[in-house]
Amino acid sequence: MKKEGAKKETREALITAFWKLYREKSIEKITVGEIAAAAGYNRSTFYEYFYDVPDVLQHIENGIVEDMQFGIPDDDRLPMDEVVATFERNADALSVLLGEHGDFSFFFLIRKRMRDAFAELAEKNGVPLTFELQTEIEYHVAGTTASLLMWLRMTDRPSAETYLSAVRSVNEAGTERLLGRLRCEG
Amino acid sequence: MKKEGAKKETREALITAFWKLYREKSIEKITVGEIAAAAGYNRSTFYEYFYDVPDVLQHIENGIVEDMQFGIPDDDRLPMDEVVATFERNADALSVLLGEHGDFSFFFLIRKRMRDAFAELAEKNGVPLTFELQTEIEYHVAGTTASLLMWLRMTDRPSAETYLSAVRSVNEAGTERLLGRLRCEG
DNA sequence: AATTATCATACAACACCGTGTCGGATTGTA
DNA sequence: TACAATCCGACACGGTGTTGTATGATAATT
Repeated sequence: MKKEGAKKETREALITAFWKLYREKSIEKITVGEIAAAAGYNRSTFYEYFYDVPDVLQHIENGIVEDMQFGIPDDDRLPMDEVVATFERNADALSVLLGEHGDFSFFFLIRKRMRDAFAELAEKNGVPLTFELQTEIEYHVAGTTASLLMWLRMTDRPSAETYLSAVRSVNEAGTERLLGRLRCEG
Repeated sequence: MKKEGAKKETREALITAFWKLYREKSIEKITVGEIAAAAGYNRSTFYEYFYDVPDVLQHIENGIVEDMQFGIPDDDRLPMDEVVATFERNADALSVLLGEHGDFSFFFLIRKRMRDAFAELAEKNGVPLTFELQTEIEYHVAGTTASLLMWLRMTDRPSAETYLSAVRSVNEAGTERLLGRLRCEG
């Protein structure tokens, strides 16, 4: 065979090529030919490794999802440190995947994972998932994801500790006094 | 000419046809031919009215954006009623546009609009936009959008008042005690 | 050690489908 | 009858996904 074990290498090359393109433009505008050319292979070779263009993204996303464990700890504090850590570990990929021309369904998947962790906990403890509780979970998950992403995408982002203390204070105080804070400096 | 004033009618028919398809599948899988056929026209006719498939969506989105005014009132309460009203008015469209195979960039646009309203207020009052404040705004905007959408997409959704009271209590209390609530019923 | 079968890898060629753009056909209005 | 608004058929082009083939590496057989 042609240099056995090249399979992994070629695959990696294609993924890298895809990623380079995906940073710059949305997935619909990326062609199989482009990816193959950028990786230095024939267009047909691409089909030996992937089903189509979105399939490449799928594999990348799976890798990230596997790395993300949204376990909920035993004390009563929200597991922010862990969430922040997994996001930071995949910062580069996530800021593209969850960015302007990212993957909306991946965004939903991530949030669903987080939401489900809370829902499972409620079920385990026999706490009914009322509309009020659902609203609170949804609010928390979305707020966390979005603020986390904002932080990740800052060019000179402050330390993880700074971010953590910022969300913690929001979690503790709520956002009801937000307008007040925007109106006067004190 | 062929029935003068048909232009508007045809346009509407094409939009309706597009929308019917868009409810079911993501935009990349919708072809010009499908839209035209569903509307009862020749494929070429489509190009008399729209540039391409995403262009149809663009026009729909513009209509919604125009309807959305995120003004901030003079008192210190968050302008939730108004936001809820505009979302409810466009419920059908929004639950698709912001759904699983919706438009990620539209999602960003909506949130940017809301965020900017807060940022402008801060600037007007000379309040520096610190990292902490940015985090809080981002958290609030994302939380609001997501919980609102969750509510909109419920098959038997409770009244707007019920939703409003739920978010208000989250805004006031914060989500720090969320885990506690999930662990014991009291 | 030479032979042969087999397989992994890559590629070229092909038929197919959707795109976007012509020029021309149709039909209501004047 | 002439004009113009509206619509359509036909075209060239580019991307897709598949099929068949060439090449070289491995391994079993003699």
